[in-house]
This record gives sequence, C-alpha cells and structure tokens, in this order.
Amino acid sequence: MTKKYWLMKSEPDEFSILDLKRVKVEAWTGIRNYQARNFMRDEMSVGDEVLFYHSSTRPPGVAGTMTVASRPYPDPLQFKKSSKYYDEKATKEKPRWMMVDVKFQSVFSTYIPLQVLKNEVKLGNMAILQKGTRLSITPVTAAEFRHIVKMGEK
DNA sequence: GCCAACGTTGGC
DNA sequence: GCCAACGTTGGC
Repeated sequence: MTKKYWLMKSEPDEFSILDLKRVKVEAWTGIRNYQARNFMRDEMSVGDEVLFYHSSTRPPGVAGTMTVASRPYPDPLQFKKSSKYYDEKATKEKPRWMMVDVKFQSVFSTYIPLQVLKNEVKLGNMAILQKGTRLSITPVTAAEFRHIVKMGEK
C-alpha cells in the first residue's frame, strides 16, 4: 500500500506538538465526526505521514509532523462514562468510534501560520484552506506535504 | 425522508 | 465573544 499524507488538527491547549514530542506516541482520541473517523478507520496505514495543525490558537497553523503508528482500533473514551467523549450508543461489540495512534516525527523550526499557507499558490487546493471546511482530519497530497515541510524546516 | 432546530468548529 | 458554516437530531 502506498503511503498517504494527512493533516490532523488539535487545540494546543489540549494537546500540542510539544506534548507529542514528550510522550512520543499518543492515541488520537475524541474524534466524533464520521468523515474524520472514516479516514482513520478505512484509509490510514502505519507509516502514513501527518501534518500536526494547531487550531483555535493565535495564530493557527502547522507546527510539525508525525506518523500513523497503529492500525485503527476502538476509541476507549466512547465507553468511559466519565469522559466527555462517552457515547451511550457505542458498545464493545459494536464500537462507533475508531482511531489510530500517532508517533512524533518533528517540530518545525519555523511555525507555518494559516495566513502563510493561504498565500501559497501551490497549496490552493488544500481542504483546510477551503471556506467552511472544519474537518479535523483531511487528506493532503504528497506534494502539499513536502512543500509545507520544506517551509517548516527553513 | 424532509427539514427546522440545535450544537459544534474554529477563524477572526 | 461573534458568527458563518456545517453536522446531527428528532418530530412529523
């Protein structure tokens, strides 16, 4: 299977690229959107490369990279009553929410704000740059991935 | 199966 | 804090 490329959002107050650097591997819990779930469940493979995007912060932007580190498995928080991600309709036999683990790869030496991405003609087709796209997990092309990494490593 | 009401995301 | 855009829920 050929490698795919992704962008995944996280609010850095909740979990940032530096948190991932510290823990090395993290379960990407709490995704409660079917499209985003389907990407993790159906399309991700171990070794896929991922842009780590900081959302709801000033400024929002891409902070580094990580890789997919596990096959999909049920998000444990859907079964945990005390969690805000608890889902009473999910059962162990029929889990509703699937997720993957991610592994730290790099912190960009240059943080790439959303506004800078918007100015890059080459990145014009990226999902997160389209008006109204709120998806927290989106595919990116290999060319887009490489372009952003090159900007981030400057 | 439609769609109004409501909830959430996330940039600004 | 505002609000546009979008997703989900539930009555009918």
